[in-house]
Amino acid sequence: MTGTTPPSTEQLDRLRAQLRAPPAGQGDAPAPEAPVARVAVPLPLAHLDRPFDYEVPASMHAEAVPGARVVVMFAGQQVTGFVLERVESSEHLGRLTRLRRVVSREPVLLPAVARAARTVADYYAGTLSDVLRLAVPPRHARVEQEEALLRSPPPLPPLDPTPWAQHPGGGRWLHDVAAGGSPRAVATLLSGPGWTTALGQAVVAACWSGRGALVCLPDVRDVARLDRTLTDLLGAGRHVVLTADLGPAARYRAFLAVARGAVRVVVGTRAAAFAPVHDLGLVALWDDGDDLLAEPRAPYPHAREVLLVRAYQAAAAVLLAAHARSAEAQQLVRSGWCSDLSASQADRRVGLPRVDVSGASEHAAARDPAAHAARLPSQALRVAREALAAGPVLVQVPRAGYRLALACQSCRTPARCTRCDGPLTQPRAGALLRCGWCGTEHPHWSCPQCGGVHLRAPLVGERLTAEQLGRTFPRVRVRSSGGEAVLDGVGSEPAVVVATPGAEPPAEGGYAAALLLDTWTLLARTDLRAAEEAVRRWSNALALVRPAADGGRVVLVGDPAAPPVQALVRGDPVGFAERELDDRLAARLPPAARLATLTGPPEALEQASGWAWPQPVDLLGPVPIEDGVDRLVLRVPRAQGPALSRALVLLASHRSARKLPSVRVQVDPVALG
DNA sequence: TCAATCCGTATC
DNA sequence: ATACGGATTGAC
Repeated sequence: MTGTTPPSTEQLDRLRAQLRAPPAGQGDAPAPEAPVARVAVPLPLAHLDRPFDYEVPASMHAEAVPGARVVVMFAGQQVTGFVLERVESSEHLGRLTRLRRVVSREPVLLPAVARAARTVADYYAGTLSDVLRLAVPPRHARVEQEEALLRSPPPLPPLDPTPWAQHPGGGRWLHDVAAGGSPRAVATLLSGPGWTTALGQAVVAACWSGRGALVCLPDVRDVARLDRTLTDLLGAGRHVVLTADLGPAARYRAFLAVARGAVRVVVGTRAAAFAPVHDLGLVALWDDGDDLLAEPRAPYPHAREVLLVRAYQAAAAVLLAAHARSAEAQQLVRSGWCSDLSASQADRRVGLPRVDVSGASEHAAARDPAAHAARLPSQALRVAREALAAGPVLVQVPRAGYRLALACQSCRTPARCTRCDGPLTQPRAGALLRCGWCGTEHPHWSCPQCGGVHLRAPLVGERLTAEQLGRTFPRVRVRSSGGEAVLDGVGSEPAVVVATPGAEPPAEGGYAAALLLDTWTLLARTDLRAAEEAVRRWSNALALVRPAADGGRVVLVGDPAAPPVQALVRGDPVGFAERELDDRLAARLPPAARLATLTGPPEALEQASGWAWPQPVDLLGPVPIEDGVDRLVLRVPRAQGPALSRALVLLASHRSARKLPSVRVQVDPVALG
């Protein structure tokens, strides 16, 4: 094509036709069987969230299996999608385009996972392709070529119901699962470090039934703990760990082992909730109240909902286990969908540590709530001192860091960043002040109101607390765990361990005592889950302390009249969840009602306000949240949840089809803040 | 009369 | 999002 004459229109038309046509060849007749592939095409447009049909050329017949990744042309673009199914004919009236290429014949999207993803997308008013991005990890070609390492695991251990002994119904639930049944249960566990063996036995039961199991846990440390327990119970080769932090290669290797059916037990974080476990017999979730189980990417699914969908569709057994109980879990018990596996009150009294409440010294607290004396009343210090003779003491502090929420000593004006208006903190002893939002350092601060140069810290983090306790107990080793530096575990020797919630390292033989400090910060939050969250965090700390029978003690520094505090003293997280659910019912809050938030430009929310929502509906807002962005909260009765989701999809489709700016939709938002 | 441009609709 | 088609506008 070196001619200098410009090509004629006819020549150009021929060229275009050649470019549009699939590569010519004899193998390009349609596939002999099921020549139509229904393909999930990843598109950002809500109104195009449905499968599209493509012709399968004979040359790709064997490769374009359901679940395979394929490259197709869509609206002039090359995109990689998934074959959902192969069918004989298409409903589509026009001519079908051919598949461009099969990326590999590896069926990475199991039909059961595609189906669950569709249901989850519908529930959260999102698109299938958004959910599939969460469900199928990015391909790693080299890993796919690897020779699969086939290990035959050792024989299954006998089922041991001992970890469930103190939970009436637990043994029966376990045997039911092992026999191939699919009982569903919510369990509030007594045992401290024994929770991993309780979950481990549930997995053993699923294995005995010849089925697969999927367990999700909030963070990677929990996953590592259960992984160790399962390796002890099942040996190597019967289970895999599946978390996003494995890195692309290891993650895809583990994923493929599961997708190929070589391994049928998966332990992971929320990223594993869509794991393609073959013949799923059990889904289990640890500590479902933890915010980490809520996916931060659209459509923001919660691992609990994903796992419940999968269990429902696969007719699998369910276990939601925790040391406390979420309102959602209690709802499942109340509706009868799950049975309740909890220890009796008598067993709880013996199996849990004794809990005392120490009101912070009113006088001292009023003067300065961060002052050492106000945070640590003498009763708490006495219990800690006595306990240190018998072993380690855990001190739970709500916030990581050193000095937080700094304010002017004289006029109490909060210290703010001059660049972004964020709150100033001091990250560690002797360090410069730093903005908590943008990280800018502020070596020379003076109060913009009164010119003062001295600061007070109404909120103290785990590091300064550790420093202060080091002075109080000069002969004892004081360690801290929180933020970036989290301890994995501590020994049985006397030590003070200061930790933030979720970062408490288990102690060998259990802690002799625990102090729960600054409880007011948890309860002062306006979040609708603040009370439930407080009980959850304290219950998890309690589980690390020796039972009352062995002298284990806990001192909570806070308001003895606060209902969450009373729930802890009585050792009754189930009763607390019951009342919490009643309160939510009365206040028409989730899970008694279904909430959704819409975030976007004001004109979009104006349209949303007049949308055809299911009735009855409450529209709260819209309220401006930042420049040019408003938020509208929708509330409908629980039974109208599916109708609300459908209406949200219609709104999003309507807007995307008209090229209007999109609105962010969040069903069941974790927080309304 | 023809072409450049706009708008609406389909995208397999 | 692109891509295409039909309607509309505008210049010869």
